[in-house]
Amino acid sequence: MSSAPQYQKLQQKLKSQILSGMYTDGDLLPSENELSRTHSLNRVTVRHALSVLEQEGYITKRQGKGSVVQLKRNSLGLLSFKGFTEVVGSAQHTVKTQILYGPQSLNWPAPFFYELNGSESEAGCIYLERLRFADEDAVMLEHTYIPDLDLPAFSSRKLINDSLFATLALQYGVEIMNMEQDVRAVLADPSVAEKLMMEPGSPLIHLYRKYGTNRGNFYIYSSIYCNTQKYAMGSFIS
Amino acid sequence: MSSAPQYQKLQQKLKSQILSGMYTDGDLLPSENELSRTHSLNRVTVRHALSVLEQEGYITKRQGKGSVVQLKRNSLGLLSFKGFTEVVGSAQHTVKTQILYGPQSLNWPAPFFYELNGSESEAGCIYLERLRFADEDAVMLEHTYIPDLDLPAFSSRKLINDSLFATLALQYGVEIMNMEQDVRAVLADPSVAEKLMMEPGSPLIHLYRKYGTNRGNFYIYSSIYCNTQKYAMGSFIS
DNA sequence: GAGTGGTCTAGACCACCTG
DNA sequence: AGGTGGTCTAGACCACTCG
Repeated sequence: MSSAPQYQKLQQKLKSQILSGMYTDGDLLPSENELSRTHSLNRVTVRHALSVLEQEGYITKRQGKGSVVQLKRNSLGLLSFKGFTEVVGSAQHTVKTQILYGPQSLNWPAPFFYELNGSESEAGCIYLERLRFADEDAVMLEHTYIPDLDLPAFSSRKLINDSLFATLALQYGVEIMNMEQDVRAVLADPSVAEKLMMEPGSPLIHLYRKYGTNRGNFYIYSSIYCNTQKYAMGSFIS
Repeated sequence: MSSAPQYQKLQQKLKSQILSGMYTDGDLLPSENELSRTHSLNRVTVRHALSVLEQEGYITKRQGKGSVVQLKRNSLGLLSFKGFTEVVGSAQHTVKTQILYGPQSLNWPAPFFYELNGSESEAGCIYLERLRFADEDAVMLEHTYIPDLDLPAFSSRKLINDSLFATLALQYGVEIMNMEQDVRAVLADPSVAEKLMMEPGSPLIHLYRKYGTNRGNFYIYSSIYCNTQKYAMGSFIS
């Protein structure tokens, strides 16, 4: 693993520190010159690491000021690929996650909404059903499917900061690298409507998501229903 | 204007060449070394320009190969901030745009869905209503609002490649830099349903969009309805 | 083997912010 | 004035792709 480039090591180290709470929203990271000194790296390399973090939305840079940690987004930025807790958790919205089922190992549902490769099919699947609240309103019902590959004792873990992504990163070294999703508008069927505490037949956003990770063939899958009657799903792309 | 950094000038030059059709999907851009020679820039600076293009989704890089122009996305990638024609236009989908109204100058609707600043309010607004087809199916109804600021004769122009963004870039030097959107699920009201040729009460995705540009206080606004019954809206984020 | 992008260094000047 | 990020150069070695 020492083959990973220096900028990536630094980026993931800083990301871990942010996710673990060592730096929180609004904090300044050490300056580029200081990171350069303490890690014996050229400033260009440090800048490369920071630019990746900036792209991922963990920091913003301000000239003359520094690199500012940024864990929140405007409104409910659920189209970006950061986890729910990191995106929505902020002073503006109080966030709660209720686990309705799991995490538990079981067989993959068939048919599955994305095509699985051989090793994924052979390994079981860890299933997780969570209901997300913003300001006491149920806004999101998420079904998550994780291949049971090299994740010892995952089912019995407690999620760090209630965040699946933070847990995977800190406990198993799994970093989310990208995300692909299909978005549709659907009408709530009775069972989904009941969990989201809304009328059957109301409009919902439905997402199929496939997250790519730093492990080559390891993906995480989600099917997500979002109630947008009170909160829109916001996103900012640059 | 010579104050713009070198990497930005190069990036916008390449972007213009891509948008104007000088390079099309799958073409290779000149190599980094060649761009470095022909523009008398260091390779690091060239790489900076290319990395911005890559972030914007106009190219992908392949080691040992080169920088490949990429104008299409998987399925209907309408959550990224490239224009409809650039994203959806590909071998897989035939694309058509029908202008239902405008472009025409008029007053801003009140209330407007985003807050306008002073100069935007004073200038009129150029309004445009377009219906988008993928494979002969109406999939998108877009209402676009552009502040009438320093855009001479815009109403009488023909759109280049049927693309609003390409026209703004090539004719007026306006580059789209970022995008912010709110996403909701709604039920089709009769007038929207009729234009999208669907049943009233069907579920639709509704987007409010605000595009930022390279002109500091110049934004473009859109309200968009998407029929996702046949085509999902896909997106890939990394 | 020649060319491509990927990583990295050492040093420089600038624009911006804050005490 | 001193520190911060923003831009840029000249050179180097590596990993990958292709003929």
